[in-house]
Amino acid sequence: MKTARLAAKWRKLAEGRCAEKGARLTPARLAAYAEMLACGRPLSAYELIGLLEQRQERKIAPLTVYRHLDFLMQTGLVHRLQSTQTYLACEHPDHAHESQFLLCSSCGRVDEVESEGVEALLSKIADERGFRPDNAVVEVRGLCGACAVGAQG
Amino acid sequence: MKTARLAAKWRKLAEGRCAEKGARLTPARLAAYAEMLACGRPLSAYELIGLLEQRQERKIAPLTVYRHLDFLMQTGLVHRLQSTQTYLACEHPDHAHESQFLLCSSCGRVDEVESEGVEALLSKIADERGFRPDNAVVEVRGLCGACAVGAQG
DNA sequence: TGCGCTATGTTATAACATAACAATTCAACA
DNA sequence: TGTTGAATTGTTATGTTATAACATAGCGCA
Repeated sequence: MKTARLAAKWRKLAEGRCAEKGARLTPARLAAYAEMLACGRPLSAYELIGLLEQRQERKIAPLTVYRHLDFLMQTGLVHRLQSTQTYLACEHPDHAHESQFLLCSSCGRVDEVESEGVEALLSKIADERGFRPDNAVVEVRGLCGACAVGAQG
Repeated sequence: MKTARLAAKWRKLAEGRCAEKGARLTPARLAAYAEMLACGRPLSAYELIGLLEQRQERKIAPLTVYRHLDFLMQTGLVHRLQSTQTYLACEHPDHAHESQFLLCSSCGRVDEVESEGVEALLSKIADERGFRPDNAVVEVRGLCGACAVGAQG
């Protein structure tokens, strides 16, 4: 199977994460992950299908890719952005974590942040209301540095 | 047009919000809003269609309801929950605001929170990265107080 | 009245996601 | 090495969420 070029470093990290969980990083899964990393920005599931079909020169069913995405999310290699219904290769696959995201409305790029402060604050707020938090979606939309400059501001 | 019963207080607030913007709170828009308020929990667009069709005893096209939802979101009367693709009547329609949400995975109920702390912290984090925030999605999933007790915990 | 704007109706389709079941792969182990 | 059993993948169909394109209707106002 043809896959996007994937630096050894990332491959190692991905294999490590899967090994931890006794999960199998099959060629098809690796191909999906490599494609997302190579892209460097969030992709919709169907965009990913398109890229993989081009790369592999064959049809791929949506369900196939959704299964790969589910797997990659469970192993922590990929995040789903809820506000845009897109998927993004994780920038810190070396450890489990919750992230917050800064999404640029102009160039589409996303910055992944790990802030313990945010997690702590949300926990505190939940706690005050008797709510037991499980996980949090935090997605900030706006303009990244480069685009904000372009928009003179 | 038949609409869900809507306390005068809420109607006043809704009319106020619309007047501020020179927006017209038509019967159809009001009906959608009243239905959502009456329901008291988040609804998918298609659930809302179903409820309105039952109430009004006629077919309603998806686009119609999506337009009403867009209007109600623009006027701040309704929020969209990104992580569940559902819509929720705002609990504080008396003023413009950003909210955070606590979503119970068990009973489906949602608590709407306005925390300046969260907004400030997210602003700070964005600022440190040269990012200019526009708005933020903050949705915490977990168990509400009642359900957490049921789950003995 | 006639004009322009906003809102609504109608039909079709695009985009996102999952169900049900068959076929294949592959590690584990006798 | 061959069998077995579980995980993975393929295939077809369908469900769910959201928008496009264009026609019609109501409303304020010169």
